[in-house]
Amino acid sequence: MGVIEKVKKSARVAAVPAGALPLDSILMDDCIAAMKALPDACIDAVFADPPYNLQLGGDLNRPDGSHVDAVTDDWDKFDSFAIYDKFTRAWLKEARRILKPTGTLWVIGSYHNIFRVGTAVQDLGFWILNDIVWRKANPMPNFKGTRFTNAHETMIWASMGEKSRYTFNYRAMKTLNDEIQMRSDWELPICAGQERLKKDGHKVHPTQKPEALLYRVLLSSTKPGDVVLDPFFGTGTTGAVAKRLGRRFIGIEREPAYVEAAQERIEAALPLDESNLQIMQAGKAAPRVAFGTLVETGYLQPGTMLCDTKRRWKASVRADGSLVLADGQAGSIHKMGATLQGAPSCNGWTFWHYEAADGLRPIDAVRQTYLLATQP
Amino acid sequence: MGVIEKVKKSARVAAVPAGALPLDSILMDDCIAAMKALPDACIDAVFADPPYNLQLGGDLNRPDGSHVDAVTDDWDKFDSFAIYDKFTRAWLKEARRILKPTGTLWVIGSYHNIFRVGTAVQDLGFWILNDIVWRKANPMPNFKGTRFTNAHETMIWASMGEKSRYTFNYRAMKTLNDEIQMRSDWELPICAGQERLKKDGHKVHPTQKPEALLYRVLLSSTKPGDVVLDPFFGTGTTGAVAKRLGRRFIGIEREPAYVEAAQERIEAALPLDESNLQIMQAGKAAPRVAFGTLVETGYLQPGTMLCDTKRRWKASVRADGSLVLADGQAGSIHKMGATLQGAPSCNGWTFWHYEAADGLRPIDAVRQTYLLATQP
DNA sequence: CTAAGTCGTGAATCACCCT
DNA sequence: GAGGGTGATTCACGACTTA
Repeated sequence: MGVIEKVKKSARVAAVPAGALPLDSILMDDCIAAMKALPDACIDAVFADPPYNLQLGGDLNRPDGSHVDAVTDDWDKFDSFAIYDKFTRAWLKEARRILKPTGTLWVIGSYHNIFRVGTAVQDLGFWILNDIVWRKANPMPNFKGTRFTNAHETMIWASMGEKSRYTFNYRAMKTLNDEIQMRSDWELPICAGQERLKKDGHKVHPTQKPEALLYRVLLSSTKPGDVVLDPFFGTGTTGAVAKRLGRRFIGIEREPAYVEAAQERIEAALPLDESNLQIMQAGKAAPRVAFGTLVETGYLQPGTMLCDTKRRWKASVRADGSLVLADGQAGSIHKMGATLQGAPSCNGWTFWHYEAADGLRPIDAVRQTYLLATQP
Repeated sequence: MGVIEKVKKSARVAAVPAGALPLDSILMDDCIAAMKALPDACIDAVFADPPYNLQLGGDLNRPDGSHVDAVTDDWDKFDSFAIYDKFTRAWLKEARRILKPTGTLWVIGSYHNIFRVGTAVQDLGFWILNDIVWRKANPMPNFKGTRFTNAHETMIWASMGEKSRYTFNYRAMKTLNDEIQMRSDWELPICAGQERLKKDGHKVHPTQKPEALLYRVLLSSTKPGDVVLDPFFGTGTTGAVAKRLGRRFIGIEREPAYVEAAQERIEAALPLDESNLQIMQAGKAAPRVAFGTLVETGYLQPGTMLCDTKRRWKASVRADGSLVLADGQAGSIHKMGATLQGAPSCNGWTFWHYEAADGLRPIDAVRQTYLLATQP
């Protein structure tokens, strides 16, 4: 992985021959210029977290008098909706050109910008597949009591056109969600604690996204080995998660400070089967916990071998929370337990065990640990 | 309550003199034509559930072969985004004209249309206050397993402009939500069961909204007696809830079958009695009490010493209701609290305490005592 | 060492009346 | 209309401190 300092302006179009993409690299350049240097139809997925154009007023203080550290960076300032729209359409157009016909687009935003982005997405011919709501488990309150707590952000997921094929790993999502179809609203905590990149005690990037969000995005709509491009790379959450999930990435970021932080972070990221317990907090635990959540949040690592109490059968945990047997069969913890026993159903939580220091323990114990850690 | 069959086209503008609005009526007409007949700035809130522009390709069947009664009515077909945009801007422009400067706009939609609506709302000068996500507790599953379960709809809430005043019943919303600020995501069941209007076993309207949704909308952003207009009245959920909550309504609906169903339904709806409505206005209802009043009326004696919770700072109450510090500085309870803490502002009512028999008590407690003694 | 308490902070379009 | 004074207002979580 390396940083490509600046793409030559004179050689933008097809500067990079197909098959020789700058994979797993960060291009330090303007996003439109950098995309122009890539060939047509070479990317499987674009994830974009563009400036939101927040249009904030004066300072804001909490009831206790402390000051809110808001997003005041120059990159989020636009003089008018017209200028913002022009910018949006320009980068979307390039994203569309470099996407394969089977590729998909993800864009995240808030009410400040998402309607303008969505309109542009539709006007350019993309076909919206879902709008996904990221429900923040711990949003900042509305301190003055003037509105509803702004507790969510919106993602748009779109294919190249109405008739286009695209990747949707339905089974992976359903398994991750304990055998219930994944819905269009995802509850996840904001990026904080250990995961939040800091330098000299200050956050490196004002709007770093949680890895759990990108985990679900990439797992749902890309295949291993797919190339994911992020034109607003920031501190590289997309890259770190792509690496963990065995996807390739191309990041574009203009700010050297962000590039440096992203570089360091991605180098430290471990592909899934080697990664240690990651502190990737899940949402406020529901009464029900999906097995996939334990994997997503690092309580169980992909690759862990499970077996029944008498060690007659074995299975390996996959990244989406499914199990794979020795013969290649795969499915949920419940389904695989039932299949092996020839039973109509099976409670996977008590059937499957993992090897602990003091012997076999049911995976339900991990669920209990998770609940204890996340319940109030 | 009556149905005004058709507003004369020749007398649209100001046909209804201000003060003589067709309150608690359904106008059976095209929504733009009917709005044109209303005077400027006469409406407190507009709630709109416009056609969604769903472009379903053919019929949709469940895996068992049964038919899904989707939105296939003629009014829901638009040839292109351009036509839809034109229609959207036309009705929004009229809605804006008839809204008071202090009024607010609500629009509900799905990913098919909400981005276009939101862009139009912003372009016309409305100022978005929140986007609200209605999380459906029981959404229809995605039968084909090709996408995420579409489990929510989006509402846009906007004031007339960036600097416009508007109504937000913060206390009512907080009370409704168990004393925690109401968030921008609302979990509510879809409209089904007894509430769902049916005729001959078939639903009367394809997209009837639950009353709980309108209850929250109207309770949060209107006052008793306010006039609410719904340009896409359908089967009249807005009217039924407005009646229950002591608000006035004007509904516009073109389809005679819907008008008839709405008429019947609203006549059967029962208004809440006034005492309930009073309770829901609580908080705002409490009249402001000046600190000086408490001194004036003998609830606090001049010369009383006040301090903060940790007794770090002290001040003495003067006869005019100001505080004086040890160093001679004097001012209001708020200003002195802010000065001492070096904070931009301070709520003196909760900052300052007096010595009671059982320890320190905030001066706000004195205010409560005063209110209880003097309120009817 | 544990438990309880304190403090800091996060994509935020964040007041209103009277003169 | 601008400016100044009054007064209303926060949730969840992680890190750190104190008992």
